[in-house]
Amino acid sequence: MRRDVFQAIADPTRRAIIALIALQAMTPNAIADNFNTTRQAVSKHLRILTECELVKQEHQGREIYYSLEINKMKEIDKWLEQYRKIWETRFNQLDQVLSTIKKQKK
Amino acid sequence: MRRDVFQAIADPTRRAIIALIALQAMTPNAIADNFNTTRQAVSKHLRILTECELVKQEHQGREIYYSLEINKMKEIDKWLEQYRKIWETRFNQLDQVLSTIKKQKK
DNA sequence: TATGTTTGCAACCGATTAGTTTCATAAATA
DNA sequence: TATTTATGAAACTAATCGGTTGCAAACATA
Repeated sequence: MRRDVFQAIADPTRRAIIALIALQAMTPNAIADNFNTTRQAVSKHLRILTECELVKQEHQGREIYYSLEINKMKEIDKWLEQYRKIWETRFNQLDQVLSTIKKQKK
Repeated sequence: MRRDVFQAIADPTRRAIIALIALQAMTPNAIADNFNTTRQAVSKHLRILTECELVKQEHQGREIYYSLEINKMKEIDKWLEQYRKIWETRFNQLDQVLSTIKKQKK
């Protein structure tokens, strides 16, 4: 059972759940109201998100509030970092080309 | 057949392929040498990466060089942007709390 | 205490996935 | 021209995925 952040965000419903609870904690029922699937399907998604620690629970009586573990999102950002360096370098290279053209025009 | 960037990067082998060809274009055979799977399995991954435009081909005789389409990676960065705002805000809030504590100590 | 509500979990199902083996095509080379 | 090399694609398989229905547990309320 592979359970990493990348596998978790691969599913569009899970990305939608993440977007939903990003700003405020929500109960499974409230979350499920936003989708055309059953509550149980959403519950399964929440389990996957919880297992890879993208989401945390907060019990309140019989209700459970789910909220985004924003720090885990940084893991994706960290992975992207190496590629960000590449596209920034390429952009700078393009920048140099452009400024060279400008100089030649002078 | 869902074929988006998020589904593409969900597989660890595909992420490894992306890392491999990020800096220099490579042929399928050269890429496959780095994995314990068959060349055909790698070929399938390359097809998926190509279909979602994360990777581009450059034919050279009978060889095909695959390289990373770095601009497509920005799509992930764009998606992360909304959450980056959140963790930066939370960091600033923490920062305010810390400076408030400092002030109180004075 | 009896009933209703919120939730998670198990069992099942069809579709998809990642891998394999086998084959076809196209280019380089003897 | 015959052979080797580089590659993609098809057919098949076991495992996984996302969904469903049904049930049990825990808490709230009448």
